[in-house]
Amino acid sequence: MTRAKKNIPPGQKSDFTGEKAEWLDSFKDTILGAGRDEIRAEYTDIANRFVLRYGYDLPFSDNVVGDPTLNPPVIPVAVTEEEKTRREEIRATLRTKLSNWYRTRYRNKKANGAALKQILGAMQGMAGNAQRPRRKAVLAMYWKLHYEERVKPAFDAMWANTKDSVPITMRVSMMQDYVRSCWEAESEEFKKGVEDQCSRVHEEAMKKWRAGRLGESFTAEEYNDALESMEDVVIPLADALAESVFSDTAEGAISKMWAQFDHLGFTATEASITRYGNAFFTTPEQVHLSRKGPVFAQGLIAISLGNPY
DNA sequence: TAGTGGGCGATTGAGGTCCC
DNA sequence: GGGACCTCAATCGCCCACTA
Repeated sequence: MTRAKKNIPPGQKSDFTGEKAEWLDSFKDTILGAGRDEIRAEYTDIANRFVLRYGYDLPFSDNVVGDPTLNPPVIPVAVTEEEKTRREEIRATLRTKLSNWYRTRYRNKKANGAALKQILGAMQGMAGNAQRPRRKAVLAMYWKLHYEERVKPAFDAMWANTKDSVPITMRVSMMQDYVRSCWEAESEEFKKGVEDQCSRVHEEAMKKWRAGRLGESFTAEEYNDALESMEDVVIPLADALAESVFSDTAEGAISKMWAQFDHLGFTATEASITRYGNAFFTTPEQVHLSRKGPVFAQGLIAISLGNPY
């Protein structure tokens, strides 16, 4: 039984929808055009404008009725320290929300670029320039290792009693608070064990990362594994390159076959890449690869394996 | 050179929708 | 029905620019 499509995006709803989302969207060009040095000022500026437009008391997830400029909020001068603190906290939260909102939409890669991410990840891994591994925060390690047994039963019970009285968007922050309180209640010995594990995992990851950067040669097994994973992404990429190249222009998106767009260039490039692939791989490897995809793809795989950048 | 501030990307589990 | 995919908020480590 298939449900009727409602054209509603998956996932939880954003705090900024409707008129607010449209208004924030009007700053798109400003955000996209801002350099690293300017972006922080832009976020702050938009947060300031947001407060002037919607006030401090409108819940983030709510929208005003009608045009907010026709009935602007009345914001009296904050006379008490409490009120000043409250406003500062609202502005800080708002600024974080706004920066996340803009980054997610305009400054980060699109989430649905999973296939591209896989291709780039495989290529990075082969080239030995994968991102430096990050040390997992001790709380994150605790969460990962012990959430199910030490936190979840109690948190689930608490959430069941609370969820009808608070917005769903509170859930994550409540969970984070709860995990933190559980962590703080653990014994010093237990905490040290988790911290040690963080260090061990990070050291191990760093060891592998450094080895890759130093250009240590692959073992036969690692080479073969890498080759297999490259086939999954490079061969479809080779097909895609040969089939269609899309180009965004001011006049709108146009689609052209690369081979049609620049026939001489395409033919010369294809021949060069293919020659390189033939020279790079042994005959048995060529036979193995040719069963899986076009000869052109062998050249692309060879370039990825052969460039030590 | 050391310290600081802040942007960015990764991360977490659950909830919501869509598709098979 | 169940898995895939995407979203949410807030935190943290990393990195870089800037300042003293």
